[in-house]
Amino acid sequence: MQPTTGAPSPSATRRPTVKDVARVAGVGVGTVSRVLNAEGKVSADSRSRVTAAIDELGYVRDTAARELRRGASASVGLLVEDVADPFYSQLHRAVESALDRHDLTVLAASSGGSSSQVRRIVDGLAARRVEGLVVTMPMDADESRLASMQRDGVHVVFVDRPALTFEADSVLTDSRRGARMGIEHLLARGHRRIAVLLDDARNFTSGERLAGVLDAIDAAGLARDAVEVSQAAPDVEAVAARLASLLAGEEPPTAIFSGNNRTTVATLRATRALGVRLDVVGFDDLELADLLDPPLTVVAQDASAIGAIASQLLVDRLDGHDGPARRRLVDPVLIVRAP
Amino acid sequence: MQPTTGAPSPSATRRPTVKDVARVAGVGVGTVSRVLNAEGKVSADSRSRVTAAIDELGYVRDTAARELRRGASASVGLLVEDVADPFYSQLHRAVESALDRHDLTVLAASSGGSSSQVRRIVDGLAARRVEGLVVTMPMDADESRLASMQRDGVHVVFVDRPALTFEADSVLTDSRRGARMGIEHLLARGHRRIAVLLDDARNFTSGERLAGVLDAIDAAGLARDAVEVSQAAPDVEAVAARLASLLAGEEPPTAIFSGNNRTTVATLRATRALGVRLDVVGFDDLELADLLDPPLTVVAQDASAIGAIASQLLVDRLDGHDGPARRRLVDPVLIVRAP
DNA sequence: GCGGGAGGTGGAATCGATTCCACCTCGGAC
DNA sequence: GTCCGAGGTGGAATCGATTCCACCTCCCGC
Repeated sequence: MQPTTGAPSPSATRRPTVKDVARVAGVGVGTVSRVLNAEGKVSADSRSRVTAAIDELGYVRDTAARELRRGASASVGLLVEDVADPFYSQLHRAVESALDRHDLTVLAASSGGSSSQVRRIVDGLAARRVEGLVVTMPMDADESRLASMQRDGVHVVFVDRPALTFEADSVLTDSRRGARMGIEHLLARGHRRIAVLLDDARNFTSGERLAGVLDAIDAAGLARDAVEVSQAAPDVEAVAARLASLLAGEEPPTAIFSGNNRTTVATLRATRALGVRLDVVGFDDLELADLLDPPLTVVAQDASAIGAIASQLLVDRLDGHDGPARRRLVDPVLIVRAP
Repeated sequence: MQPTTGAPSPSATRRPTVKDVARVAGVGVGTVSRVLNAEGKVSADSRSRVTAAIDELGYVRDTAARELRRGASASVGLLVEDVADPFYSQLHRAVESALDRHDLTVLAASSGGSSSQVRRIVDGLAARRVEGLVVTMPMDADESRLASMQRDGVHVVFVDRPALTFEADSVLTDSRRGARMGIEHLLARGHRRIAVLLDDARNFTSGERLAGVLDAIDAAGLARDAVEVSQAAPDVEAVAARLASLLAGEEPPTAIFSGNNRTTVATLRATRALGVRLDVVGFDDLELADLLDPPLTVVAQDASAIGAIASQLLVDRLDGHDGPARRRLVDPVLIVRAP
């Protein structure tokens, strides 16, 4: 009954396309496209009529159609373990603001450390034809998909750990150096029995940090048993148990070097619960660390710098840079908060 | 010279399309599509040949083409002030994991509180044809674009503050109640001179929290001058100056209620610097609050719950729910950490 | 006067997945 | 034997922006 030409309800109006814009502006679609993309020659007259038509119709160009035709998407994927983790969320922000300047959209996703999630996310990003990828991967995740995307022209930058099975740019905190700085600080304060609590040994950074700890000990000409190293997942109860047993030992440590954020927090809670006051140096800064009693000295990583540098490497590649894989080390900073 | 039929280099091989899959599987493209989308009738035989062909070719379906044809994108936008802010990053994570279960991709972006960025981001999300939007906006940002997207069938959920100029679902912490709880806690501890440091008065939550503060005072039958309220941007120096002047006054406050995260941190630093010990209650929890001296009592917001509920409201709408705008209040929790 | 380059322009073909319609083949009901 | 519906299937048309080619008009140089 309702004739198809009847006045459509406002919400039913099809959204305008380039064709509509062309019609209203009295030009061809080619000209509209040239205006939209600010390329090719367009007379000032045509240009102004097109922009007027765009405003009049409230035209927004459809990203899907553009991407389909272009075969690429003006976006880059950011794969992290958890977007809510302060380290990664700062990284995210830095990447976002660096790439925003190049009109690239960031598609961020959390893997939760699960390899199957990693696969799903990477496939999804490939399906979206991202132009680049900034990734942190669990150690056991399969990198082959990333390698094949790289061969297909997608620029890949690893952060927090390097690629293991193929050549790719990477940006890492110099963990080894940071750990060394932390231990040297404790040694300088006179400690000779230091408990070192590191992350799971399968973790790349954990190995680096262990090496840095040993560097410090060796450089000081001390015996390796000046440090008591544990490598385990940063679990609150496990850390507490470990600390309790260390402190109950014959030669209890007088200081603790904690290899990551969560272990540091667990350590602080545990020492508080045990009623002991020990010098603690943690890897990764914590908000309020300066207000603790005793204040917490840390080796701080600069997540924003890592994100900015990773973005820069990516943008270089997108701009045509075609050298071998680069590795950038970002210096950690020792923030001494002595009591 | 090089014949066009010559063996292409591996990286030059065009990526396979449904057509290729169809050819290899010996079926039509319609059948391939039916398999990919698990809809319509397909014989077991065809199905297995299609999946085999997909594996063999390493086919991944192109999202842009799919979205173009479908006219929608199986994704929702998340617009926050800053993805690196702990509150928003937790919200982000919660939204991400809730929507992941419905095969929706989250496109997150930070506005940095700038209205022009808000406009850019919203336009970008509209161009991507998101099916829904979870947004926090600066108070002065223009909502009309969101309203028109809503008319076009995009489901919009506000978080942290309600929509002001149109009807939309929203999920908010019950700030008023939270502030009241915080003040009542301080009153119960005997305080009768409380400094209240709130965010900028233009901020929606700031007004709510002020109301909650007054609720508590009124309910206790006290005179309003039991509280000394300031509303200002959470700037470290400003807070320090304000506190110094309050403490130098005739009847200095014996406790402080701080209306947000950053003000709380500024307050703690300032009291530490001034060498005074005051009871402090803060709105928003902080990671190490329990390890401070004195420990910090807080009114905690549940960012994850807010994200989960917002996602739920969105999913309902996507599933066809079509009622009036809903407002969900999430209860804050008073976490008492008495010395 | 003519050739040719620069400045502009229109529009058909294209990207790849989905959708819809036409159509095929059985098997069973009558 | 015929009809019908259910189970399946192929493939052309479609979504909307970009791209490329053909073509048009000046204007300059010789």
